[in-house]
Amino acid sequence: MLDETELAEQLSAHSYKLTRQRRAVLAVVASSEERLSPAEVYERAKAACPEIGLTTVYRTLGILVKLGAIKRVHLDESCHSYAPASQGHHHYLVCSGCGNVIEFEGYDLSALLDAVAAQTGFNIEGHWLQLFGRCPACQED
Amino acid sequence: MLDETELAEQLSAHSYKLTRQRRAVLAVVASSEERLSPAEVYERAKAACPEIGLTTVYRTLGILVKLGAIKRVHLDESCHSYAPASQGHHHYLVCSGCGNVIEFEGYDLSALLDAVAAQTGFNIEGHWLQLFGRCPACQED
DNA sequence: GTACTTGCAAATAATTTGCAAATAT
DNA sequence: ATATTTGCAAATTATTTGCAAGTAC
Repeated sequence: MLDETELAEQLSAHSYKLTRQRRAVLAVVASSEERLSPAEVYERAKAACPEIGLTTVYRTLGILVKLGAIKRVHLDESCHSYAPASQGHHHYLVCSGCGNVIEFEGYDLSALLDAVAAQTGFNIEGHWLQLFGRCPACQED
Repeated sequence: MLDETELAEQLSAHSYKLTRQRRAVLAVVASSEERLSPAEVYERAKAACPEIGLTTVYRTLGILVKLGAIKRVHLDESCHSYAPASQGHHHYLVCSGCGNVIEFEGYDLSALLDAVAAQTGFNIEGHWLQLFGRCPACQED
């Protein structure tokens, strides 16, 4: 997770400026357990920055994704949900009960990727792996 | 791939009717190598069924997904793309050059799923695995 | 001071809904 | 015969853009 100092560096390296709005958007996404839509980010960001506009939220989410500070998560219903990005490559596990997103890592898919590359002739550039299930708290229904 | 007889059975089992429009939409998606957006399906379906409306395409795509005749594919840009569904569970490999979608199967993720379940306490219900890369024809750029 | 950013309002794009006419069974 | 389906136009929702005023550096 990017902290504020790192954010400032990242931003200035791309000649972006550190504004109250950008800080607020990052803080909201970075501190949330759930995946958030742009509208939800907007609502929550208003607490720290009441004058922020929805347009700015859209623009900022795009920048933060480009910088790798946050990640876009595709869910069945909403395809524009954002979650904090940790260092390195992670996969997501989404709870179908409460919607919380958990990251997991450490599983090596390279054998699979190599096999598919050999079988299809594709040059594999990336992958998405996303799991769905019920978190412990939501299994009691 | 669902053929027309199977489609008719599936439809009537859910008390849907077999119309020219539904046949056209299925034929378009089922016969396409690429993933198609609703608008693209609409354009192509007009060849077989000139009077079809975009609204009907949307409604029909939803029904066909529910019946399992086609599948929705999430791509970075468009989250409402449709591809033919084969029997069983498949994964997708999408070419970042030409957009073609290839299905692959036969890779066993159960070890990974079990490990994640043990580690997180989640009850895993499903997964998406989607790969991106360049197909042989698109590697020459 | 200057270039980047912002919020707003308006523009655009994507999807859904209501409804009377048409159609499959 | 009748319940489902259709196409259209209108409504809704999501996202983007233009621009003058504001702000970080």
